[in-house]
Amino acid sequence: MEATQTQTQSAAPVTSIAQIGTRDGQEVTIRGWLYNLRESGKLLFPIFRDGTGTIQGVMPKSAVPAETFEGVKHLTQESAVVVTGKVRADKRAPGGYELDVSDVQIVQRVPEDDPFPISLKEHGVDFLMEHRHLWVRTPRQAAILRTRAEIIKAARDFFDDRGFTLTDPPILTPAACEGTTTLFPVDYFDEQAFLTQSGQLYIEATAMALGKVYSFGPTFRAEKSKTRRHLTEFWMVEPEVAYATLDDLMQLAEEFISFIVTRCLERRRADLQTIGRDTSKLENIKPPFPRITYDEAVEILNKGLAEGKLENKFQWGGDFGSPDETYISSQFDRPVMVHRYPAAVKAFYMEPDPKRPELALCVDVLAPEGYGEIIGGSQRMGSYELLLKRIHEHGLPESAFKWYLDLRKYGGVPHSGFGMGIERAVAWICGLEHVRETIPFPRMLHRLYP
RNA sequence: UCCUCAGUAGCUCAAUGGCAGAGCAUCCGGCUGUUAACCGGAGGGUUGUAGGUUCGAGUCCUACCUGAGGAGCCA
Repeated sequence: MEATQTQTQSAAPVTSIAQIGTRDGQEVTIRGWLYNLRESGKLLFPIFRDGTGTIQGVMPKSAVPAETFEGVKHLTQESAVVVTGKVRADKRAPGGYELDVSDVQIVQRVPEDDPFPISLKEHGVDFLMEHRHLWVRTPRQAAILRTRAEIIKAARDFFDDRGFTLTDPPILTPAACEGTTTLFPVDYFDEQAFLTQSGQLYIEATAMALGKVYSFGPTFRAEKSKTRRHLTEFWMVEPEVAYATLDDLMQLAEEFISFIVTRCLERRRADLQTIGRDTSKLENIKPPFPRITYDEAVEILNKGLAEGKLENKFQWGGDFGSPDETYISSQFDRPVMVHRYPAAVKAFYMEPDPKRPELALCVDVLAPEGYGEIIGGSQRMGSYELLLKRIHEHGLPESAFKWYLDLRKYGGVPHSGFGMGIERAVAWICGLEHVRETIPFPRMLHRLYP
C-alpha cells in the first residue's frame, strides 16, 4: 500500500473537473481518484473524480502504450491517479465533456484483495455510517457537504454585510445556558464543567458591547434522542441585537433564511440536482413569511383534528410535538413563524408579552415539508428582578448567572436574538431524510466512530 | 427511558420446520461507445450471541447484544 512519489512530467496544466468546460480541445492534467471503470474489448472507460466532479476518460488500446493500457485495465476503484488527456465535448457524456486519455500515473493503487468497501450499488445505513470516512467521497455526499459550506458562508456573509460582529462564545461552560436539556459533563481541573448547549447568554453580553453580534459554533446536547432531526453535536448560528424587538427579530429571520436559500439556488444548483432536490419548492422562499400566533397555530391544529388529519387533540398550553409542527407547516408554502408561546413551555430568559404576561415574546420558524423547527428566538427579559425570580423558579444556581444578571444592572436594553441549527437548515434545503448526512462526521446516540 | 421493526457471503437481499442461494464487489476469460455496461466462469458462510423445543432450526420459543424508525426533549 505504498504511495509512490509521482512527478507530473506533463506540461499540461492541472485543471479541476468543474472547470474542464473552459479547456475544450486542450491537453490537461487531472489529479484525483478512479471513480469507476467500464470496458468494452480493447476500449477502456475509466471515470475519474477530483472532488469537484467526475469525468469519463476514453482509452482505446491502440492510442496508448501497452503498459499504460494494462495498468488502467486492472486499476481498482478509488485508486489515486494523475491523469493527462485532451478535453473533448461529447453529447454522450453526462457532464458534456470527455477526456481522451494519453497517460495515467498511479499514485496509490487500492489492493484488489481489500477493495474499496463502498461499491456503486446501494448500501445500508449502518454500513455507510461505519464507513463515513469513505462515504463522503461519493458524489451525493460531496454535493451535500458543498451545500453545507455554502449555507455557512451565506449565513456569515449575511451578518458580516449587515454590520454584525462575529463573537465566539466559550464551549466549556460552568452551568447550563437554558437549564432544560441534559449536558455533557467535563472534568475541568477537578471542577465540574459542561459542553455548551448554546452560546446565547454569552452573546447577549457581547451584544451589549458591540450592538449587533453573532456566533457560529458547535453546541452539544446529551439528550438520548433517536430521530432524523437530532444530533448530540451540532452547529448553530446565533445573532443577537441590542435594542431589537420581537418584530425586528422576525424580520431579520425571514430576510436571513431567504438570503441563504437564494444563495444556494444561485451557486449550488448543480449540487442540489445531484442530491435530487426539487428546487421548485425553494424558489418561493422569499419575504414576507406568514406570521401566526401560538393561539392561531392551536386553531389550525384543532381544525386539522376536526377534519380527521390529526390523531391527537392538542391542549392549549403545551409545546408542539413533531407531528403538530409538520401539520402546521404543511399549511404554508414557505417557512411559517409562530410567535408568542406560553411562557411556561419556553426558556427562563424570555420577555413576557406586556399585553398577556402568560405568553413569551418568542418565535419559532418552522420549515416547510415537515422539516420542523429550524429557528428558535425571542426578545430577552429586561427586568433584573423578574429574571432572578425565573432563575430560582427553574432551580438554576444563582451564582453561575451573576454575570448574566449584571447585563440587566448595567445599561440593560431591550434586545433579541435567535439560533438556527445548521444541520436542520441543510437537511431542509437539500431535501434530506436525516440530519446525519448534513455534517461530515455526525455524532449521535451510540455513534462516536469514525 | 418507552414503543415498533430488523440482524444470512465484503455489500444489498432471498430461502413452506427438510441439500444455505442470487445480484453486486474481487479474480480469470470475451466484447472498439460503455453510462450503477453487458456475457461466461471461479473463489467466498460458525445464518448477531447464549440457551431451549424438535428426528431435524436461518425459520419456532426465551434472554441478551447491535442497528434502524418513532415518542418524549429540542435546533
